[in-house]
Amino acid sequence: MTIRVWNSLTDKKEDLVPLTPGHIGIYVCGITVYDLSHIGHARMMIAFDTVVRFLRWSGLDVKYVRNWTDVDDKIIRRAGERGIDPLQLAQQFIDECHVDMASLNIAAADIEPRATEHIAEMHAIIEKLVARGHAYAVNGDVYFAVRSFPDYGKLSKRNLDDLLSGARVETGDIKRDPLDFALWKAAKPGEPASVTWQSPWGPGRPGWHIECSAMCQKHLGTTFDLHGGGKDLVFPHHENEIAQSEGASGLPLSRAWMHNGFVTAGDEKMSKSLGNFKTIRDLTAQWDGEAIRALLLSTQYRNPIQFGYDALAEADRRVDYFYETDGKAEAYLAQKKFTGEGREVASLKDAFRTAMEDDFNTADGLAQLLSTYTQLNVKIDGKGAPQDVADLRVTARALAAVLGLGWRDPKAAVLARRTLAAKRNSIDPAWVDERIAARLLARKEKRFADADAIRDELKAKGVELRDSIGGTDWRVPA
RNA sequence: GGCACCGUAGCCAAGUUGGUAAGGCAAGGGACUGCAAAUCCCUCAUACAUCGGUUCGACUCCGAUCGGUGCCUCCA
Repeated sequence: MTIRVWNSLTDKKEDLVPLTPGHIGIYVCGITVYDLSHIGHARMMIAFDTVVRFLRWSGLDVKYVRNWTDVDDKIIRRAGERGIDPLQLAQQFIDECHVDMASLNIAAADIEPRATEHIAEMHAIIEKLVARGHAYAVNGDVYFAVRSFPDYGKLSKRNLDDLLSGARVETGDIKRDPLDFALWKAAKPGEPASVTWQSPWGPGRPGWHIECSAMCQKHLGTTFDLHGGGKDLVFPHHENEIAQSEGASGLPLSRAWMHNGFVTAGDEKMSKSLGNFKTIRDLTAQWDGEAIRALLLSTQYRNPIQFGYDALAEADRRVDYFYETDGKAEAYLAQKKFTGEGREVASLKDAFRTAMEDDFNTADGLAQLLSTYTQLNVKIDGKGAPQDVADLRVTARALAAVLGLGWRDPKAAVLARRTLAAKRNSIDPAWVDERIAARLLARKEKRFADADAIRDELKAKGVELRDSIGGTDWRVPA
């Protein structure tokens, strides 16, 4: 089987054929760091983190580059409001984003380049564009001449005249064509020196799109396999990136383009400009990051996903199921004194692989994973052979890991998740323990009505009891 | 106005190189339990917004209509 990828450039699912056999170079447009990241960013990072995990699991050697855009108008403005240096502000939010990524089990990219570290590469591209007649300098600015690039619009499927009708034409514009965009912006009075660089056209700073052209080609070569980002980057960001890169090199930039759908709030896009976004930080204060990850993987990456707490709770219960089952398997194997190694079950791996090979269909992949855990439960409940349990457990953990789920020690995860859930529901664990002790006494004295009353009392607070031979445990289901 | 995308059971969601509807939640029944919870089993769409067309055959292709969203301006 081959991996099929929806290519936004051709609007078709295509076989993923690596440029260099066995190797994949992938560039993903990361975040412009001027604020805490929101759940839309989380989706983008999780989607491509999962893509990379799956490609590696499939035996490909992946070079994953995800950038930080650490210089732009918003960063400069926000830094000005706070009275700090723009680069300091950017660094602060890069650090914050790393914290968020850790809570969502998003691995670091192999290379996380920063725009400000690639000024020389940007200059080289711009000079080439000027030399080839694709760019022109005016008063210290340099613009890309959109009409000079016949392929302009090939990604977003627009023609220049359509664009022009919707374009904002500013009076006194020095551009030759309203659709031309800035490659280099001349420094303006009052802009901090830290974000001003010397250039062949005078002091200034990069335009919005040039940084990605510089970074992706420096780290992955003139042409590479995959380029990704959010759907909102199709136009103008990626369209302009193609124009710049291909205008300068004369060669295709990326073989395939991948774009993830939006996270919506209510029925509209969640975005910074609408102010209706949830930060990752807000959510992880109350919810387990793994539940957030499971929620965002429950829809195929290209489709929109509506953020809601019911769905989050459902995802959280699914994570419960994974760890409860994993813990049950661990306990079963310990009880049977099984010390062998589990072997991955080929049929289950194949089902999962088939699902994921179809454009990284994590919704389907999650269904296959769920089925693996169900089989594990069946095997344990049926007092199956320890080797079979071990095989299923190893398989489940391996497949879950491809999705970036189920990596924690089950006992520790269950406890940590219960603690968070208790906090979220304002439940005091000490009080729960006290009530459980009282119920235990009542049961011992066969006062079942009293015991049930306590159970109901706890239930009303959201605490569920689990009686077993080993004693009474408790959970706070989402 | 231009360019795209979406519309599958009460809810969420796969299926988009056409061949006769995954999975989850909820619901109902059962096993298990002192009662529960957890777990497992069973049931749950002659039907895929609507209307036409192409085809031996369409949720899947084409057209129209209705409804929703996104992009065209910073945005994952």
